[in-house]
Amino acid sequence: MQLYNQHTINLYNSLTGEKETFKPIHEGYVGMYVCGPTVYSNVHLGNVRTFMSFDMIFRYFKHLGYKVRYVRNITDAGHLENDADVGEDRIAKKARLEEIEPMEVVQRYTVDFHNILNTFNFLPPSIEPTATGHIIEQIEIIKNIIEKGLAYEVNGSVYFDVLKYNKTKQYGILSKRNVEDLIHNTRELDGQSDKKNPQDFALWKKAEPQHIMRWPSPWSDGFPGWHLECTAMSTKYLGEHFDIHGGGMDLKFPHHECEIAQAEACNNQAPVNYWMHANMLIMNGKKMAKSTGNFILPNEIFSGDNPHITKAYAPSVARFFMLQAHYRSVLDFTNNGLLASEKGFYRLMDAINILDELKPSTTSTFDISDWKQKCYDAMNDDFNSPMVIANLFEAVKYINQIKDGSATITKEDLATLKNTINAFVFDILGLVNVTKADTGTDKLSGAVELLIQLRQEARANKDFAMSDKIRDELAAKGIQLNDGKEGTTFSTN
RNA sequence: GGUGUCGUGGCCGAGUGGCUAGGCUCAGCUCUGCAAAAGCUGCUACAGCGGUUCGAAUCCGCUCGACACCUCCA
Repeated sequence: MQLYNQHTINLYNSLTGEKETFKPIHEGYVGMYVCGPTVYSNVHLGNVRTFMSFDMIFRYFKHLGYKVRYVRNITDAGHLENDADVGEDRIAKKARLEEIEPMEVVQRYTVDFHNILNTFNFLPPSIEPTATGHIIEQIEIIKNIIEKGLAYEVNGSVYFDVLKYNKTKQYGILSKRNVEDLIHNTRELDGQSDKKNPQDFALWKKAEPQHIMRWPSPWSDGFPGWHLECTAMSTKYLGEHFDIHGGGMDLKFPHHECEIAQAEACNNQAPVNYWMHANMLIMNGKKMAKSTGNFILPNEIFSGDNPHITKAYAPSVARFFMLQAHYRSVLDFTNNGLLASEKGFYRLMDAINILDELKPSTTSTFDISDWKQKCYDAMNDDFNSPMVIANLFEAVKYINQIKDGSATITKEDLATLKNTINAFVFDILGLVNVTKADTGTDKLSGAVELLIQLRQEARANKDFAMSDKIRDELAAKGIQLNDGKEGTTFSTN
């Protein structure tokens, strides 16, 4: 029997604004689509957080035994600088500025994106399709929508007719906006003269003569509108109606709203059962923005080379930090927050690393099955990773107590504890067991072991001046000695 | 201005109509030659103002504030 039969997931559906019981369309299978990055620059740390949330969700579904098809696209064309369908293609602009081919831009930042995600120990999605690889599919969708009378062509560009769509369907169903408000609140922008109404959005844009990224179509040589690619790719790989669509909160409007409209227009049914939105990452209480300098690149976390942080942090520390907040909460990225998480993270790892040393007893002083259930309950409640972590620290305390001899555990419970903690920490949260001593090579640890031995001899001889000198000099070099009942270990920081 | 997400203790961050989140910090104790580590104990909270209720930080209304989208930087 699969675990998913024992665990009911309640997840927050942005479409209804409520937590709902997750029921897959096909039992045992989950189809999940997440809007991926536009690869025109280094991946934004906020984007990383969003993808990390869905990585954790992907991992949990897999853990429960679901067969998951997780599709996360790469936007390598069609995303204009301005979401109102004016301005330059972001990738084309970058290519022009750097005097390289647009596909070189795409390649460079796709590689960067994958490197960063690998460093953070992400699982690769099941399919990672690109917008430029699905131009034909996008053109077919446009044809379909034109046939339905919900799109119109002007000067080689094709626009979705929002007002007409709204007569029979509900544009704004996701973002809880009504079209009347949109009409009143839309600013007049230059370059929108082709549209019947400012609310309309582009399905196809005719390329200007100097525009390099262009494909032939029935309407013009041009490129697809930004929103269309996700409809094309999600439909192709997950069907006209699938389980979960995710993305950052910033994509809710207009991007996801437009996706719903396009898909409904095309297939006469709502495309998605559950919409999930990850909240924003801010830094030091403010929006992250390159222009104000309130900004950090993922790589700079690992190197420490950024004025907003005081030291380098291991990727798992940053991952742990982010997972200590719920995915639907705004998270404030601060150096102090990272420092606190780092301490907690290593405490968790230290406890896991002594699991194999624990001696079983005939009784347990801790209810392991209850604890295990609490871990699952936390994940089942809208993927509450902070609650999972709180439960993990309950186990940390217990493990340390067993080691100290103030608590006991049976052989069976110890096995359950190990299995459960490994499942949650490594499989589901996706953390990597990096101990503070991991940076040490065999040569280093051999040398330190020797010093530990010399210190023990000095202590035995009551030569505390020497023993303290060894301890303090090592500490000054970043090597900390930890005296325990069964000898001394060391860790580096 | 509209829409959405929020507003919790020294800091970060969960959660619930009446009962311990957790992490970090801090204080005391145990252990230690002294420390560190670990363990134990302690500390303090629910933006403000109304309302519903036997009881609200948890529900409702208003106010103030934050963040995001609607307007380039995810």
